[in-house]
Amino acid sequence: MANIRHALNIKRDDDFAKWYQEVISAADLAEESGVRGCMVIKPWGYGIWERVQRLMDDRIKAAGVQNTYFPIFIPLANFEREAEHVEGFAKEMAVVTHHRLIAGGDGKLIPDPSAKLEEPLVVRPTSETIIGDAMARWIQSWRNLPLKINQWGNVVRWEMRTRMFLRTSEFLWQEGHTAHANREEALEETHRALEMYRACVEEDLAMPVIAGEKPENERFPGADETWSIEAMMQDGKALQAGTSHYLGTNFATAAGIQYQDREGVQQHCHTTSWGTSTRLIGGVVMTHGDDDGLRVPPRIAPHQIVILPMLREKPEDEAVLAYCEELHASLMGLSALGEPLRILLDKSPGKATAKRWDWVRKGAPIVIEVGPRDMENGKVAMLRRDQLWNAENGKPAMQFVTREDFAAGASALLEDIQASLYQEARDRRDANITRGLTEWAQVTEFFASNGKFPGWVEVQWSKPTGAALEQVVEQLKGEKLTIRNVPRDGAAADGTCIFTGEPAAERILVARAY
RNA sequence: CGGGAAGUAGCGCAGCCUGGUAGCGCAUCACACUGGGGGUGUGGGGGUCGCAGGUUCGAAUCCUGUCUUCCCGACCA
Repeated sequence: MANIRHALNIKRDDDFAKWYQEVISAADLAEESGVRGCMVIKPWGYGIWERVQRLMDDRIKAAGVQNTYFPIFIPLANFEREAEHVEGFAKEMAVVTHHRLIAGGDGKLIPDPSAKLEEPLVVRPTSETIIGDAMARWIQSWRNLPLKINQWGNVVRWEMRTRMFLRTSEFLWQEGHTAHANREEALEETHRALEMYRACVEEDLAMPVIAGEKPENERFPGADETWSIEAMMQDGKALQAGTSHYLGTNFATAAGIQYQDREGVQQHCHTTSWGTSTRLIGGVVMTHGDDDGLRVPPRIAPHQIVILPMLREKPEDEAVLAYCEELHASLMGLSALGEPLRILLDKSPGKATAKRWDWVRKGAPIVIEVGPRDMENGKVAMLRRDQLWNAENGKPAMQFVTREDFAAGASALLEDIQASLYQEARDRRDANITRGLTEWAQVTEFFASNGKFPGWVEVQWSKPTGAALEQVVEQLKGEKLTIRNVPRDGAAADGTCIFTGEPAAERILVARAY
């Protein structure tokens, strides 16, 4: 095996947290803003988010959910109506208390004491309460149901400790909110959204997930049931990639969301809410990134193919450029993965070799280089991001193919890259879920002896509640472990509870988590 | 929010202890050479040392405060 000179300075094995930050910087996804916990999302990072948005939004609309927009400011009183909800979010809410600044001396501006708000406004941490108000106005009759709305926006949660994309003070997301006539329909919607997330994240982001229900202690504040999709990162930790909540009649009762049924009787609605955020980008980084930077799955890549003409400020440059333009034009009419190809002919000044490594770090699925000799031979030099290296000589695994062959195979190639990235992640995930541990000591031993990348364990438990559950949570916390979820598609329990020794009720995934 | 570390050119860092007007590598710019691949050489540009006070004849350096980042906890998408 020849020595490979990787495009990053830090390897995943050396320091996963540092590697993660390096990828975000080297792939030009985002940077710190100078405001605590807030990031600037740069064009490549935002381009990926726009792709995620587009694909998710299509799925949302296909389910008959309509987009809306609600205010970023929510009256404080809204939060006081649902006890669990306010308790869950009170500690991390940003509050607007003034509406004017005045000179405070020394050129400083201070909030004008005379411009204090009668009622402080909360910068939304989530919109259940204000959307609940609207639902209460919009819903009168059973004919208004179900009501299914979504919004794309930003929310603020004053986190104590932040990490780019994974936990920022402000983040971008979508939040779906629906109201239904009864429990059955609301639960159906809860599961529909969960399944939509599973499909989108697995098929579009190529990120394998396990869908399941969160235990009682991990529920969204104010929810009767919380479901999640959980993804395994390359360091073996779990990332909650999306959540879907059945809110029962809790928020309907608090906000007065009622309808007259067919018999003319007033009934409370059953509501749901579900969300995914820019955290997904962090998941993509930690799922598909490697020691050369990011690898963006073709479906969410802003540019799937980047063409780099090797210009040398020589007379033949013009012909090389023309050759690339022809290639670009010949690809423009093609589709892959159900959409027109997204191709960039990168004519920006600079050495092609330097630009190549930039695109490798950014993770463009396919990089095409064209020099004078390629042109003479009617060929292109192709680099597949997911198969970057020739292990024998330690050099980039460049393939030389005719322009026509490349165009003919481009669509299939992108589909193959999409599938390969998914399969690679899925194989890794499956290889790192350990089953069959029946005693707590085995669990602690497992996580103690598996070094940096321990993975997850699936164990059986008796589904304790209340104080008994608290004890289990404390026990897990001692090992920095959490219950991720009860896999929706998991096998039935057939043993005893690893915590209590009682007959088991279900199987749970236990892992360290982000 | 508790404990620890750090902030000096776009990035990575030295200088700070023992105060005397800022340096290295990469990147960048110019020119030349090179030309199937992250090239070489020469020359140049860029920083009021996070911010605000204080001590001092003089502060990147000492003191205080503050903001931001990273790591470990508690909290959480």
